[in-house]
Amino acid sequence: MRSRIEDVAAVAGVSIKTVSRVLNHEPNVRAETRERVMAAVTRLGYKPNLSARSLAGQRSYSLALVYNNPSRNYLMEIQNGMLEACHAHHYNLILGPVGIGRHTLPDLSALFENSRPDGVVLIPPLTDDAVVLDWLEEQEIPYSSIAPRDPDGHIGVRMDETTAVVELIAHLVAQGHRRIAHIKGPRAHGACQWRHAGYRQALRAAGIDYDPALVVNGQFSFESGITAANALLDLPEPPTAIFAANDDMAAAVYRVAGQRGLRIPRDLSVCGFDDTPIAGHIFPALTTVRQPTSSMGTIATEQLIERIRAAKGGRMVTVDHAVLVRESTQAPRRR
Amino acid sequence: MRSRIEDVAAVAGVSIKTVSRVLNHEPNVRAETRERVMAAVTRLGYKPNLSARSLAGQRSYSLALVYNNPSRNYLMEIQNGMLEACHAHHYNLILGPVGIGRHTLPDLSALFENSRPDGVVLIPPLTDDAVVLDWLEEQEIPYSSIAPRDPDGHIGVRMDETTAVVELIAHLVAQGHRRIAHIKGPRAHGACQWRHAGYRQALRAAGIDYDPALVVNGQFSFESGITAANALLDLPEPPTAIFAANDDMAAAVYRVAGQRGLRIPRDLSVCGFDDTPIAGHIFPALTTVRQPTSSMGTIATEQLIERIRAAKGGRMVTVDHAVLVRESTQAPRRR
DNA sequence: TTGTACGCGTTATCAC
DNA sequence: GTGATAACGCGTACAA
Repeated sequence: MRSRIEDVAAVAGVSIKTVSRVLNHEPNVRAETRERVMAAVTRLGYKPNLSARSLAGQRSYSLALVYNNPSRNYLMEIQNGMLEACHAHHYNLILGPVGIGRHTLPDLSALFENSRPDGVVLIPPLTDDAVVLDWLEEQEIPYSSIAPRDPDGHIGVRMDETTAVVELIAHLVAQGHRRIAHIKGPRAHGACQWRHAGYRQALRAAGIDYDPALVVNGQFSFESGITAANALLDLPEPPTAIFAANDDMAAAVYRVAGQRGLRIPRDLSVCGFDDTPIAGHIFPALTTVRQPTSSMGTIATEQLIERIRAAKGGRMVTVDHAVLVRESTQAPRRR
Repeated sequence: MRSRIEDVAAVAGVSIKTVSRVLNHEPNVRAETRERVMAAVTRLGYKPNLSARSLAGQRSYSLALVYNNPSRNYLMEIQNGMLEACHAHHYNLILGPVGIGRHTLPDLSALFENSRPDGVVLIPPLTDDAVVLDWLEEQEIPYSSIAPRDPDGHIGVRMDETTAVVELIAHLVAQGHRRIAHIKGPRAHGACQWRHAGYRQALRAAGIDYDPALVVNGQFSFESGITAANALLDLPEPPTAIFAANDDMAAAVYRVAGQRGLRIPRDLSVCGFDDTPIAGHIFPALTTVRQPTSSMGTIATEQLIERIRAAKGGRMVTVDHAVLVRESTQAPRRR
């Protein structure tokens, strides 16, 4: 049978409460006592029982990743990042897939009734779901937001997506493009407005008029990208470059271009956002914005843990972006 | 404060043991009593406390997905499938990423010392890791295998990959291909040998001699596919069709073909295996074998749960495959 | 068929 | 700075 706290106490010659103190880094323990306890812990290979801890301590030592409908790649990256932080801080990771619309809240509360995580990490579009946020506040559940539309008053992690896009579009402009189209993301994501804002801002800076016909809606999905790309390329005067709000939609542009016999980048320049694996795998390799998604998962988790430790702990961290110029963009052909 | 089992007992006018019986579907409870208890449960919105349950019952009501280095898409699908089954059977899902080689066992045992899952689902190449299997047997931990090299004596889920590949290659042969190359998977995977076996078997059936020069090694990664594709296309007499052992490597073939100015399928037919999202997203859409990965995760989990319930429960389930003929394969050009 | 009493391995309250 | 002892909420021999 595995050793219990009581065994450790016996070996160390102290009471179980003292062992508990040492294990939980509580004050009021003599250094010498602490060492004796730690020695006993090591000698017995003692591991605290999580269930007992949770039961007595009113917390589960687990964090939930709550999501409803993100892209698989994005989710996987965030998850890996969280896993790393959870591992480092001895937390468990709980997956919290929730339904959309009116299913969100019931699913979320069911998650809490069962697993009782000590806090949650929110990813878009849930990050900005007022219903969810209100519920969490009301229940006084600590949460950390990834890419929230409004960073003020929240902890978590974000990136300056607008600036990133400004740089990306500036690259296209520098190559000589002037008819640059944009496939937007879904309205519910802050990413949608930031990336669109960056697009407009860059055009303005370049002295290019904003043409609403060159901006179409997408849903971040490959399929929505197909529709959007077709709409753009059916234009009387089609764009020479297309900036898709994420890589999946950019991949869809590749497909539509291929079907129409257009060569990228010779006949059409394409760029995306996120730098998911597909960006480097499709041919020609996609020019895009690198987002350190995995790190963002790690950071969001660390901030959450600090918030759990202290009511005012944690902050909103801004991570760096990078424009990755690859093979899918070049100067437009002369007419 | 949330209701406890004692509150339910009070409302139903029975003892807590009876409530426990009802909740755990134990026998020896009158139907009428059972109903009274259930009514009380519903009325109070009672949810058992998982920690207390685990502590008293010596089990965690959680299952672990153990993996070391699978493709992201594959992992995500399996995970989603498991999540579904876990949800349905009120289990929690624990992620168990473990290191490779000598790190595997320590990581695995650490997972158990912390989270104590009631069972684990293994995916390749861990499914066939003798060290892992021995350890699990020794610890008497129930496990379920996905695509094990040797299905006998194990429970879990598999697919007849050899037959699937035979059908896939037969399709190429029917189109007139005779120089068909194969990029193999990593040796540690059963998938590597099954797919290779199907390849050879189909050639034999078609009366085509096996040419070792047309078979190169890959690692299932995109990068390894690049190397392999280059080797194949550098051949004095290059193949007219390439069967990559998975979709990621097939995507790499697309990239290399693109770089060399070869058009798919006009100049080269390509097919893969798995039907990951990328298969439908790249241009032209990839001919591949559909594997119901998510369902396989669900099935493996269900079998595991049966094994947990009964020492001899669960079995090895074989799921159906399907060859998806899309745009990447056509008759080879005449010389 | 139903109920009592104890144990699971921690944390936390208080006294010392 | 340290230690008895009572929770924490549920499962389960054992008794009835």
